[in-house]
Amino acid sequence: MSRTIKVLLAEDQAMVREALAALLGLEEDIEVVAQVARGDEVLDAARAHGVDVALLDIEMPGATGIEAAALLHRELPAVKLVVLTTFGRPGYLRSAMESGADAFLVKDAPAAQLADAVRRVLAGERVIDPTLAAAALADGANPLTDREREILRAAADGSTNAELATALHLSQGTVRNYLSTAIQKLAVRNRAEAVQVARNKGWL
Amino acid sequence: MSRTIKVLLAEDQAMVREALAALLGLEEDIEVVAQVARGDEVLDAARAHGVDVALLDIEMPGATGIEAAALLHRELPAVKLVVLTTFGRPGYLRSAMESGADAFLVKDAPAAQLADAVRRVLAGERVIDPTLAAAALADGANPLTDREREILRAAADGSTNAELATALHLSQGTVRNYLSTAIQKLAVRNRAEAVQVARNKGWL
DNA sequence: GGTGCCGCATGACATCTGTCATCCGGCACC
DNA sequence: GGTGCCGGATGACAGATGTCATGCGGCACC
Repeated sequence: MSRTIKVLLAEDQAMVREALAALLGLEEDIEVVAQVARGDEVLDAARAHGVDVALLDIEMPGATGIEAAALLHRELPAVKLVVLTTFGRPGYLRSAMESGADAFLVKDAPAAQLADAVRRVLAGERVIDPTLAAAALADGANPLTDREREILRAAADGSTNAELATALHLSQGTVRNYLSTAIQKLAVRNRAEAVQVARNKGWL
Repeated sequence: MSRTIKVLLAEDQAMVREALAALLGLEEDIEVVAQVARGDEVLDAARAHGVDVALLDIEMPGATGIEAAALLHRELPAVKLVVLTTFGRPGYLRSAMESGADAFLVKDAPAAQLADAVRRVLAGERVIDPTLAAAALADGANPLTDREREILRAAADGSTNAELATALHLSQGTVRNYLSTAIQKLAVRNRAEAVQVARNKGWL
């Protein structure tokens, strides 16, 4: 019989993290050997405990689960990566896969899929919700340039053009031009809607 | 020795819900007898299983955990109510307590507090994070009128004044007036910021 | 019965936002 | 060496947004 699977759990909400650990603890062949609450603590913990699989939530302080995945993939390529998220945003799936993730799960899915995904990625499989995969492909890639994304992100909190201009060291007109092209690319009618759809698609 | 505490668990994300159930299942004296994923299924489930404590997430389809709490409090006053949420928004705490909640927990808190809160509400105690309670008191009550809140909520997705006017059967000028007063009450400079702070405080 | 708040409305005004045409330098690709 | 995209900028214009004064009817509270 093979030894247990060593799992690292990265999730910022303590209650959810410990609950997921309890859930995985019920499995005979799985052991949660490390828990972290921040994205920037993932690499050290993975190194220290020699984990087989890392379970990464996307929304975390320090670094997102996707950033952590990219780092792990580069530094510890043997570690299998399961990305876990509240939001089934196509853009998230896309960037998770591009960062080297082996599985992508949404928290809406039944709990049984979690242990299942851990075992399957270790067996070399990839685990992705087919519906979400289809949506990601249908949406295509992020049409926004880096700068457009940056400015849209900055505009998301309701800042005015003047504030954005000073914050980003641009002229007010330039800010408006970028927002205008972003609005057109996203086929919406104002910046607020642009922020909305970009968020929903995971493009922000 | 007393019998086990019967708990109802209401949370829309299956993985989180089942994980929390696993966590509570580790406790000798607690038994999760019902799980629901929607706010509007809470009452029936509570009735059917004769639960002692209801654990209610706020963000749920069908009805929010706060609405569910109010309903349970009216229909089954013997059931103790624990409200659970991702967001420690002062306004949430306030309306949860006004709806008859006995405990208010954020998912950031350590998992041990969950079982602890269940036992304490059953003993007649109230369980609230003191920091959050202070914030709720410092913020004061929601300064927005019903109508202002309604219009701000409708404007949150980036709808234009014209759209809001037709949707709410108002004149465009009236829409602008309401938004203007909301903006002033919240001490911000445009509708986007107003939406932001209203959301953060739990006033939306 | 007066006072005050709410919902709703209008009109006028100033400012902010979004669009468009046009320009420049840099860089990649054929 | 031409073509095209990106980052950055200007100026002009139309339309959307925010402010303010003012008015009305309804309702609650003293």
